[in-house]
Amino acid sequence: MPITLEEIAKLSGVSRSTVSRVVNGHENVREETRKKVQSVIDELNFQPNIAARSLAAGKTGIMGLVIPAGVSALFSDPYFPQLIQGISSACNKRDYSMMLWVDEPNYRLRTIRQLLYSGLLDGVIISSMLMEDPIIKSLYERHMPLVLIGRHPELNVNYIDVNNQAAANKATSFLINCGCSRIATITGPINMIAGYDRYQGYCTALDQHGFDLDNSLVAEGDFTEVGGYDAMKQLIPQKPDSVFIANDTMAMGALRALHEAGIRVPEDISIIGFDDSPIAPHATPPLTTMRQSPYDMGCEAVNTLIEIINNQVRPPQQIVIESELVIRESCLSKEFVKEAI
Amino acid sequence: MPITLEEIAKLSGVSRSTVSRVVNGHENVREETRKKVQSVIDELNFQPNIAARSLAAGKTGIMGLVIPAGVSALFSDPYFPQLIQGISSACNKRDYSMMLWVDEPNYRLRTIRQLLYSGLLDGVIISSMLMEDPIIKSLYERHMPLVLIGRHPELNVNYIDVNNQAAANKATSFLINCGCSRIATITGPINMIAGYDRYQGYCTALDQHGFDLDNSLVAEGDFTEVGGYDAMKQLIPQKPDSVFIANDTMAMGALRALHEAGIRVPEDISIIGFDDSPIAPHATPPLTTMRQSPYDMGCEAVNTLIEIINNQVRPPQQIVIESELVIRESCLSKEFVKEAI
DNA sequence: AGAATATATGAGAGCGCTCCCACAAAGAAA
DNA sequence: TTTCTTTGTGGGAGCGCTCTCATATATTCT
Repeated sequence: MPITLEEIAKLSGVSRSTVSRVVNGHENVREETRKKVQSVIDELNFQPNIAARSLAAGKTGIMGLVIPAGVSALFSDPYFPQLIQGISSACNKRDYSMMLWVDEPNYRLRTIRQLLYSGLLDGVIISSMLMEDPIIKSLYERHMPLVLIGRHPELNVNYIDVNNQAAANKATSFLINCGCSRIATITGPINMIAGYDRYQGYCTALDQHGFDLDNSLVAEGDFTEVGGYDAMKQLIPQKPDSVFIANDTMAMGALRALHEAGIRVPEDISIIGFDDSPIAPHATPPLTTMRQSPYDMGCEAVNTLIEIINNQVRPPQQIVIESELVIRESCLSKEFVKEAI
Repeated sequence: MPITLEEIAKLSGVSRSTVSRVVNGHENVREETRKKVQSVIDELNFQPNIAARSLAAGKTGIMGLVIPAGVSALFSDPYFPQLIQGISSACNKRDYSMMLWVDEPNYRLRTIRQLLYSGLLDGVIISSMLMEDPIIKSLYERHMPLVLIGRHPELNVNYIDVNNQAAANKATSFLINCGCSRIATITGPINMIAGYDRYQGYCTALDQHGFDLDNSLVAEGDFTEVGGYDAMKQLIPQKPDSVFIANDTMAMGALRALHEAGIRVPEDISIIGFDDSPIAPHATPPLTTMRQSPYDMGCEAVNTLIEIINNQVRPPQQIVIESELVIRESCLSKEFVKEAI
């Protein structure tokens, strides 16, 4: 039996309205009154009923987070956990709460309906990865306050993203500058925007440096360790001298395949990953990689969403975070070796 | 501007009450009326306002899920992602939604308050791992419908758990039966219940087979890959002939340390893990391990919680799932080798 | 047939809150 | 002083729903 505003009012000898003002930090309450009411609130551990507040004010302080199913595969990658943690942490700071929706295709209609029409959510963060996503489209069309993690290929919508193309380009260029010439890549799924963008960055880097794209040096992975392992096995017969791998988790798998095959890293082959995930510095050898911080992206997304919720209509915010090259020991500069000899 | 019951009522020429009955599947509505109303509902994509429903009925169809912070460490393990997916999937099936609370110590008071007093949650699932958890205690004392993932050391509360002790015992006994005699272990954090229980199982197995506990063969890990790697490095000088490792993620790290040290698995040392995580069959060599399914535990937890919510007071449900030994190639039977020679 | 029961629908109250407006008390301007 | 503002507080309406109760219609029993 929870406590109500009315009871607090009775106990502190003021009206319901005044208690409401105290709870919501409105001005025009005498300091003395405020203190008296606050002490009753604290004593009884009063917490306003969110449902009632929502009904009356049209705001809930709750935001939705939609992440794709198939996370059990994707989740072997620490990307989502970090993202969730960032979002959750930022929500706590801003006094918001988070509802999590795992987007299972079978229940997609239910998800969309509840997201949109239940009146429970002030806004939604979507970490979709697919090129086409019906949820995004629905929410966008209905003007639900919305922030994406990762850019959208068509819609002019708010998003936070790393500059995947530029980062992949930088990574590939780094391999080229190390003197590598048979540069392979293990991509993410090409129907995911991040997978697509990183592959594009690889292609443009090759092009800019006068290399031709060799399809036998391209293997599509799925962002999992095992996917990286399999893709690397497929690439080994092509004898690449370096590989740009679209995330660190696949790089770990690739490393495993190379160790098994007796191919040394970086002496025989240079490896560069993507993410700078927690495991990268602990790989054997420590992994050169492109840094991105899903935790920070999550925080940024929350703050952006709250701005949107509060300020109503604004030009879409599209925040692109540059990714930084983290050089460790998995790449060997051929020039450097020549000099050393 | 969402649609309301009243509007549906007007459009279908019945009263608000009748629409409510249709929406909630009550009986005593003429089939003809029901169809008429339903068609209007479908056409307008009507979704009842959860807040209003909650206020009026005292139920929301929302459950809370609390998982510990530090997940970014723990999340490198697929345990939580799978658990979340199981819970989410079961919620979808049962027409519930899930709010996720990452338990950050700094915001614990806020979490508890909102969990308990906001009136938004019909029940809570807690996947705490610590021996002492103030959140559990608060919710328990206030009679919030509650299911734990993992047993509680004191409280007589509903939970779903694997039989960690028995499973660890089985794993250790398996190593003994393979002819191993210097059996090491890499434990989880001992202040986590699962870590503690698995360690206990290891100890009792040793005891039952007449081995003494040798503390130099015990290394405490933290359930992460890197933790497993470090712990294994610490154990190698002790020259164990086998290791029981409290989860597969640490086992992957241990395997890495062993490869680096040139120690062959299983020829030189036998390794057994815990979880049968997705990566286990793909390890080098494929990992013998104890199977548990956090996905299924999540489903079970949801179903149990919904029962509790609906049936009010019941004796605490304590569901213990037996864990199954999955034999792969990371353990070698010494007997078998002798025979082979 | 009339009375008793079963079935279908509507009206009203109220869940706990916010927000608008009314009004009292106090201070500033005339 | 009177008038006009400012500040602090209370009362009422209403958010969209569920639920109980009253009422109207259909079915069964004597």
